[in-house]
Amino acid sequence: MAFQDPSLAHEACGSCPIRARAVCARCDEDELGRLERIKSYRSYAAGQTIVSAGERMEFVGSVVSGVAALSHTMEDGRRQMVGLLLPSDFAGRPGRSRAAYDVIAIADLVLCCFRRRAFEDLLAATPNLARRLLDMALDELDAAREWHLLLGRKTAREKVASLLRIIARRGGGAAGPGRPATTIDLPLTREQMADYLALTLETVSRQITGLRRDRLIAVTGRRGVTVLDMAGLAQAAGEEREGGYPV
Amino acid sequence: MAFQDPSLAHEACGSCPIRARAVCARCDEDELGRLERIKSYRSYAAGQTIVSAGERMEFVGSVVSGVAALSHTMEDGRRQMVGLLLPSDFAGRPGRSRAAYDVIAIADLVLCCFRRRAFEDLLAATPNLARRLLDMALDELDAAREWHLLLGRKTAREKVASLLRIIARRGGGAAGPGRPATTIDLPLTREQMADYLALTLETVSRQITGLRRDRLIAVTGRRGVTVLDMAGLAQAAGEEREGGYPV
DNA sequence: CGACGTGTTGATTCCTGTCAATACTCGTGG
DNA sequence: CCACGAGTATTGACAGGAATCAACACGTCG
Repeated sequence: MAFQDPSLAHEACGSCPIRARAVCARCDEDELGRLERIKSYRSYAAGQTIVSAGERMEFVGSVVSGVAALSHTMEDGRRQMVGLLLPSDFAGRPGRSRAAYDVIAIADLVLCCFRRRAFEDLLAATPNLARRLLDMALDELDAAREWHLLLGRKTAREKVASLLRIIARRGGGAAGPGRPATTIDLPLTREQMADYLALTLETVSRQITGLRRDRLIAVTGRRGVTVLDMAGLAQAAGEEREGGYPV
Repeated sequence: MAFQDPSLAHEACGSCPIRARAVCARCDEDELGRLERIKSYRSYAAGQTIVSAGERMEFVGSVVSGVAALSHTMEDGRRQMVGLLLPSDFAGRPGRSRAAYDVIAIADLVLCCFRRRAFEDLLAATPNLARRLLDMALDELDAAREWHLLLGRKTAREKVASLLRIIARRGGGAAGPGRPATTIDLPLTREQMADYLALTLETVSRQITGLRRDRLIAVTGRRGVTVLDMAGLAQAAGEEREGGYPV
């Protein structure tokens, strides 16, 4: 069960950590006020299910902190994670009242929720909100298509290396061309990595061992990973370009 | 090279076959008029490359007829189709001037193109356009995530059966619960199916043979496929539900 | 210290990819 | 109308990578 977090219940949007990147990023003070009136915070512990596929979901919202996963489960138990929600990412879909996937908190999670119907009304009346949501959806779509290549054509080693690079980039923060070693704190267990990469947890483990043996990474404990050779990891990931295309 | 198709150059939006489902679906007469002023048609022959990844693309647009594919190619030649554009689907991304993927005409194609900058301006000023594009992007995102499950967790047989079902549903048209046999005209070669499903063309061929042997489909010539047993095909596709969740 | 969840490693199997040969389609031209 | 040929599709033999099944180790917490 989700519970209202009293410490966050009246947090002002102005000092919100995800203000600059969330769905509200383009909103002005006035629009923000309207959002504030329909928002509430919900907290979930790691492992909690937020909604299951097919259930009604009467809110949409942004991840303030923590990590959530979207995943599909087939009748026979096969599972595929189809998305990872990090802070500022948006959960739920305007115009649809039932969840298309299971949404699970992977790390302790705080969601900034908006009542769905009220949000939809606001969306129709607020171009800044709609435009931001469009840009976010298009970014997600690009990321999802990028993932197709990984799922369809990359080897197990390339998949694991790719995931480590993605996490290193988004979580590492301080990683730059001048910093050869980046330490990251994996938000995922081996099983969750396997769900995301469409591998088994054994294969993930073997590939991590392989990357460690090749001195591309160092592992400390279950969660700590230090990237020793970012260029080598990029090569192991089968990445063609470092940065993508210029705009 | 694309060429302007004189027969379509002045087609009125009112009688456009994709009027009801394309990005302009929500636009009123006035808005349609503004779109009409910045639009032009382009035709491409099957096999033609519309843009390559990284190239500038000075227009966005809707598929009027035909089929196009979005695909990624890795340096070593591995390829993955990441999207299929059918009539009414939208190509290109507002806010980005370079293509993220190769866009290739798979069947003779007609595009209704809008100059990119002009379209972006119109998008900012036309909530009906923005909202429709948002809905389309969210639909695409759902479809892309559905595809993750297929790419990551389905067997070769399930992949091929899934694709046939998708094409049967979108292309067959007349297929209903009362019609047990549906004939479809595959818009894709075996190789293209393989690119889309992340298989090899040999494996696709073997699976089609297997489905044929099991009397789920019949094959006539290179492109003709008749679905003999839709329920059996659904089962072979590993689909859990027939229709998805209610709204 | 002991136990359970998590992670690692090993042996084996099986699906799909690879390489290779053959058959089929369909358009072209004799 | 049929023969030809290039592209496309099917089929076969074999190899390889990841899944599966099965122990075992680690480490975190009671």
